[in-house]
Amino acid sequence: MFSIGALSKATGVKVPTIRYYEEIGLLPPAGRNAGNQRRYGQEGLEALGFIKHARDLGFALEDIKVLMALDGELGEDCAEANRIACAQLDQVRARIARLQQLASELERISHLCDGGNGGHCKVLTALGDHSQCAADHGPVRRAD
Amino acid sequence: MFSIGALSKATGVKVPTIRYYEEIGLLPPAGRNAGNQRRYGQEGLEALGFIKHARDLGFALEDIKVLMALDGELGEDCAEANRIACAQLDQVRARIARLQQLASELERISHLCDGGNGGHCKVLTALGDHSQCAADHGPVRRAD
DNA sequence: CTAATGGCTCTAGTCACTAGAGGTTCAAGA
DNA sequence: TCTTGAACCTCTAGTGACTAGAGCCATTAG
Repeated sequence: MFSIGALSKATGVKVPTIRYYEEIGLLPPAGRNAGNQRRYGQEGLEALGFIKHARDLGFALEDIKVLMALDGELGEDCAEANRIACAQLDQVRARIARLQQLASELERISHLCDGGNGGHCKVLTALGDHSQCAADHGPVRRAD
Repeated sequence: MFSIGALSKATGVKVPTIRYYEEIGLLPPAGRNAGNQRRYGQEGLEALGFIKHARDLGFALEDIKVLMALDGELGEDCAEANRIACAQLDQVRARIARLQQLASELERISHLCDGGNGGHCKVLTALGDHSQCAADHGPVRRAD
């Protein structure tokens, strides 16, 4: 039996995150000991390990919910799981392509700097003027 | 003079987003007409264009605030602007590297599917078991 | 027995928006 | 001039996936 802290250490998922996963129904409610503290067994460890790995691969919690439901089904639906994985792969590839365009645009911009402080900063000008862009990059949002 | 809707069309930034930028102090408060509606001039158009382009390049709003402050300074600090642009470039490159590892891992996983429904789904097994991973990929979060 | 550590719940904050309610103003046509 | 409908206003709440903090209770090592 693990406490929530032990489970956290074993999986690398932070304690508040584990509670959050339970709250949103991604993890089944943990059993409690006499003092109302959560206790986990092997299946809790496996479930959280699955979530952790899938999150590391960039799956959304909603997708993970679907995958976990599949996992419990009789004759697990491999085709559906594979469809989700492929969709994720497509997304990752699209993101890579977009980021590569951005990288080249940023490279171009940062090469404009002549190191000096006189007159107009060309980096700032380039950042303000989309018409100077080589490629037509779309929007990109934060991520790691 | 532009209304907020005209500015939105001219820049491709949605109306509520423009109001949001004003609210958080990224855009200076717009002047108002007799009926309390926002009116923008050329400098409003340019400021929002700068923000839009920088956002498209993946800069955080906080970074954009700093860049815009630099833009207004006497003898714009090109070195600082360049530093921010390079930091952004580094982040983009790191993200690309991470995503490429993920893509190969996802590819490996999705090739495990034999199309059938009998027995255990190997895709689900692979998703649950980090130890099968070729590369040691870190976490990745949502983005476009 | 006591002190430190770890656990509990609840609320609120993050980022960059987006959606909706409910009301006001504008511009164009009759 | 009146009316209609689009565009505008403010305010609140929701998104995803957490993270931080307050204030209290439980467990465990010495």
